[in-house]
Amino acid sequence: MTDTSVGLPVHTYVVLGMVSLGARSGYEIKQDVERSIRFFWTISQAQIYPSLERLERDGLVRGQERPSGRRRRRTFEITAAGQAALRAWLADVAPIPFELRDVGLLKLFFANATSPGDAAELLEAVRRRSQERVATLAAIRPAASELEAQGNLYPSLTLEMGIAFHQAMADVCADFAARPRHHQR
Amino acid sequence: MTDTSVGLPVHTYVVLGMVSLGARSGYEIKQDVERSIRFFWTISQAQIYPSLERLERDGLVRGQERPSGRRRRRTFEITAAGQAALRAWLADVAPIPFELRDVGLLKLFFANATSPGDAAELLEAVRRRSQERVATLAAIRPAASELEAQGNLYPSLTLEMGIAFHQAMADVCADFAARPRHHQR
DNA sequence: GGTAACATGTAAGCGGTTACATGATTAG
DNA sequence: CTAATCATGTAACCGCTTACATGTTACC
Repeated sequence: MTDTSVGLPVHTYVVLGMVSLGARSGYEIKQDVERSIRFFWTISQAQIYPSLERLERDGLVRGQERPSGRRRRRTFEITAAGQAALRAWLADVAPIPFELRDVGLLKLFFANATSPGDAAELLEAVRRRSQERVATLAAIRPAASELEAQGNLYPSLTLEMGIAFHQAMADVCADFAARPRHHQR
Repeated sequence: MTDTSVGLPVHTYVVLGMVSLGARSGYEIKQDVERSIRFFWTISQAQIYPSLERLERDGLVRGQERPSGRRRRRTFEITAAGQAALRAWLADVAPIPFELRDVGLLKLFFANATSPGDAAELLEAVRRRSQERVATLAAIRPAASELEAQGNLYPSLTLEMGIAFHQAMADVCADFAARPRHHQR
């Protein structure tokens, strides 16, 4: 129970997961994160290299030195123990932290303190932001479909989730804006 | 341009906003935050009291000592300058940071690494979590309606946004789970 | 008389980011 | 030759949370 599999910080599993999906270098991991999970998780480059070292020490990934010139370079593969640790983490369903920090909704919540004009502008800005997010995410669909064709449906699922909730937010904004004289008592 | 109105950290505006909506003590501010904006913003008690002092120093709120016994106690009101600062912050629509950190979506993204059974369980856990959130938020509707009756429609708006958001996520989960043999190639 | 709710405050620590520093390789 | 991209690493800092500390008031 007190084994390593459930005790690591989340970003470590992100790194492990990306290696399991084929990312080899720290650099590739960072890129894959930006391409695939950025809208619900971020990780900074400064976290990745220490994570990889930690994973290597624990035997969850295997590193290989591939220096070029005087420059250090390493590639990584997941080990059997790593696969097991990842599965154990995925199986641990208990507490699923969800954290949203949205200055847009925050401002909207307080919008009664400002003029109807500024409030309407704010509402439109929030709507537009979500609508743009929908477009950005929809543009990634081909990449997700490719993975889907290879038998991995989950990246498509999380992508559709992002599209759906941003669309839902945009719709609520539009509905509210369309309400007659919503800015007056 | 370099005035105080746009340069304060976000949590300061949260405190200011809550005071403007009628919260008097630091304690009340914390409670109101938990009741109204918790699903898109959190603030810890330890941030509130320094924020209030800062706001008082800047003349955005006015504090009044109301000690009880040896215990310090203060109540606060927003000043005209505070109203102006809040409006200025609300009017500044430029960059609206939206930050989501969701371990549920993260695990789902990597779910192909585990067994179909565990993946299905995970999906169901994420769906249930959102469905529960919908119920929790829907329970707040009466309180929001009260504010709406007083002419402030925005708390209702952000509440409906949260409900729509989580309902959309739950729906995508349910759709995916209903797809025939989604766990096989 | 005890417990819960009201109420304020501080200190330590952590998780994370930004910025800096370095160097190789490829494309134009 | 130079800019962009590939690639790795460290140090400083900061926002925020947890935990601790303390005392009051109301209710059962």
